[in-house]
Formats: sequence, structure tokens, C-alpha cells
Amino acid sequence: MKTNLKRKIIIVDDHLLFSQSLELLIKSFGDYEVIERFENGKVFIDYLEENNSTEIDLILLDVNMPVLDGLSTMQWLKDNRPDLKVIALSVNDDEEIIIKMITNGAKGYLLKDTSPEIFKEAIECVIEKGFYFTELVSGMLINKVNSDNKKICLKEKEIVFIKHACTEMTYKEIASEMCLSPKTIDGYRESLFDKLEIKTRIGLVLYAIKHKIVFV
Amino acid sequence: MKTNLKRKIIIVDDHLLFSQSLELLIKSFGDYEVIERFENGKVFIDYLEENNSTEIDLILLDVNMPVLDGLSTMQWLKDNRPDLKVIALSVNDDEEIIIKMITNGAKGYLLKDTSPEIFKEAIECVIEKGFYFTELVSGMLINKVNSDNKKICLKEKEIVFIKHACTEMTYKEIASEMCLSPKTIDGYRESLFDKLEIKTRIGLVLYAIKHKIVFV
DNA sequence: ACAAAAAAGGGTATATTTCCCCTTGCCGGA
DNA sequence: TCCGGCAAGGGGAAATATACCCTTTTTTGT
Repeated sequence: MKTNLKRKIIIVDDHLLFSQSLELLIKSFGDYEVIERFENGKVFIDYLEENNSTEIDLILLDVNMPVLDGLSTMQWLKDNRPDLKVIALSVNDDEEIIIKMITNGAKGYLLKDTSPEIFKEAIECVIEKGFYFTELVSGMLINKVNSDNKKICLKEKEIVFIKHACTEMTYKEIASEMCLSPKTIDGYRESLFDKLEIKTRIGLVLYAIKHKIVFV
Repeated sequence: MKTNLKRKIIIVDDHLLFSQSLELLIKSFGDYEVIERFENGKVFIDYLEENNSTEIDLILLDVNMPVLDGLSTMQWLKDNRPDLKVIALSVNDDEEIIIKMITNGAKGYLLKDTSPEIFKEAIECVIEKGFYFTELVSGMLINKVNSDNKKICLKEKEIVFIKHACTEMTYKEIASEMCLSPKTIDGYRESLFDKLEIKTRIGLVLYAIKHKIVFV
């Protein structure tokens, strides 16, 4: 058996059913072998640190994982092993995450409802040409470039204020919690309402949750 | 080949990579064959209605799907094909969903990070004995029975009001939107604040999002 | 027909929102 | 060096919106 001629793939995914099944699917393509599987970014990085000379052709990296998630893992890879090729896998089509994975060096981003045919094409494409982007992802990249100019950036204090605003505290209570005059808080609120194009505290709460400033 | 002696399994899951891979995994167990795969509850039900005499030993049903999700599909099965055995598959350990799937007749509930060994055991168990519950699920069932007495139930109008309260509308606007007097809205609010043990509209918004009454 | 809900109202105290103005300190260009 | 600008922090006052009482009228189910 000429196993050593096959492309070497690593799967990092906490869904054991998925990762083990996916290994079988990849095997069925013929040209690839799955040399390792890990259930989160932490154990994967541990492995890389102890086996830094292993030949790896491609990494399939899940985005949502416990312990160390795909994004953090991608950041580590960017800093420590930028040579490795990664395709991110996720059920999640959240634009922000996708953009972050790609800016951190992912060579492709596939949703888990991708067909096996496209999946195979993506693997081949990334190994051969270095990248593979679906229309969804390309669209987001373009969208991103076009809206990069007027992007909203929140200061640290504003973030703290927003978090407090997403509780049942009154503004007065928030002010004393943050050791500021209620009037300053008032100023924060006004400038945020203006910046975020909202009109009420309810709008602020919805914005905060939508943009993951606070969690529910 | 004695294919006709194998147990017949159907997979319903929108994640094509997963469902196709899972089919390979199931095949590798030896005693089973995947006779059909569907990508949402709708096409699965369509199939059942046109092939109501097909022999099916087990259905693996994903919970989160587009078009018609696992819960709705389970409800249809309960009403129309209570004879079919279903194992629900999900990444989601939300207690409410799990309980609902089981009260609608699911014979098992597995998270997708289950190991293939447990998965195989669960399949065998459901086909042979009729059910399989992990500790997680059993724990929830017990928990459920113990806390069933004082559960909060919201009326239809209250739900509608809550949805409106999660926007930047004022109560006055909500009243006219719902064709009610502002005072009636006032009453809704008060009774909800009381029932949900909250003190402000912000609290109501947070409750609504946490309990999936509204989506962000 | 009667009790229980649902709907609506009155009144009042706070909270929130909005607008416009003031100080202080810091930074960059003329 | 001086000066304008600008950002952060704070203020007054007024208009609305919210929150919390408690009462009355209408519907509704049985």
C-alpha cells in the first residue's frame, strides 16, 4: 500500500460523530488520509508543539469548539505555523466570524451543509492552488471591503456602559457603578444613540446582543 | 449479498457533509444500511406519505434544520407515524428542546459530540429495546418532573406584546399596533413584570431573548 | 346569572430622552 | 508660542416614557 503518497489531513472537531464519519468520507475520496483527529484547538496545538516536523497537507478546523475554539486556534496558527493550510468548517454563517477566520489565514470556509462533491473540490483546490472560496464567502469579502470605511468603533468605556445598560440598573445606578456623573453617562448614551442610529435603550440592548457585546 | 437482512436506517439532516459521512460510519458497523437521506423534515415527510409501506427500522433526525425542523417533524411523526423509532441528533443541549423531542416520541437524544461507540450502542439499544437515554437526558427528565408544578405560561397576547416590547416602539405605539388601549398594555406589562420577576422593560427584553420568544 | 378575566382609566412618581451650554486639558498646525 | 479644535466630563431644564398604585367597565365562560 502506497499510503505515503496520499495527502495528509488533520481534522479538529469536537463532534466525534462528525469527525469520525468525515474521516471515512475523506478516505473514500482515495487520495487522502486522515493522520490525526483532535477534539479541540488545545489538544491540536499541543500536538503541533510536540511534532513540529510532521508533514501536514491540510487541516480541517471546526469553528465552534469547547476549550479552545476555531478562531483562537486560527490566531495561534497565524502566529506560529502560517505555513499550514486550513479550511474552516462551521454550521455558522456569521459574517464576522468568517471574515476573522479568513483574515487570520484560513484558506477556505465551508458550511457543514456543503455537499461532499463541493467539499472534495475545496480540499483539492486548497492543496493545489492554495485557496477556495464559495460565493457566500466571496460576497462577504467584497461586502467587507466596501463597508470598511465607515465602521463603528466603540471605546472601552462605551462597552462597559453598554454592558451595564443591558441590565435593569437605572442610568443613575450605572453612573455610580462606573464612578462617573450621571451626566457623563447621559453623554455616552447620546453619542451611542447617534452612532448606532437607535433611539431608545431597548435599541441599545438589541444592538449589544446582536453584536455579541453582551451574552444572554 | 444479504442486504435485505440489514437494519434499515434513514438519516434526516441538512448538513450534507455530516449525513453522507455518517452513512459511511453506519455502514462500517456492518449490521445496518442507510436506505435514504433527506435534508429537511419536509422532504422526509413527503417521502413517507408516498411510501407508507416501506420498512424502516430507525430514523436519525437532526433537530436544527431549515424548512421544517426536527421538532416539527417529530410532532408530525407523533400524529401520523407513531410506530417509527427516532433518535434525535443535535449539537444543542437545550433542555427545553430535548424534553419536547422526547415528549413527542423520540426514543433517544444524542449530541453530535457523542463517540461512535456510544452512537452504535444507542442505535442497537433503540432498535432492540425501544429506547436509549444518556445520563444527560435522564437527568433532564428527572429535573423536569420535579419542576413541572410552578412553570410560567404566557398567553398569546402576552407573547405578541413581548415581541413588540423588544423593539424601539413606545408602549403607546404598541397599544395602537395591537388595537388596545395604552392602559391595557400597561396592565400586560405589570402582570408580566410580576410573573417574570423583573422590574424594567430591559429585563423583559433580556427574558424574551433568553427564552427565544424573540430572535436577534 | 355570576364570577372571573380582560380591557380601560386616573393619578403620581421616577426614569429616560432630548437640546443646548460650560469647563478642562491635550494636541497639532501656523 | 499661541490659538483653534476637539474630546471627555459635567450641568440645566423640559418633554416624554415608564413604572406602580388602585378603580371601573366589558367580556366571557359555565
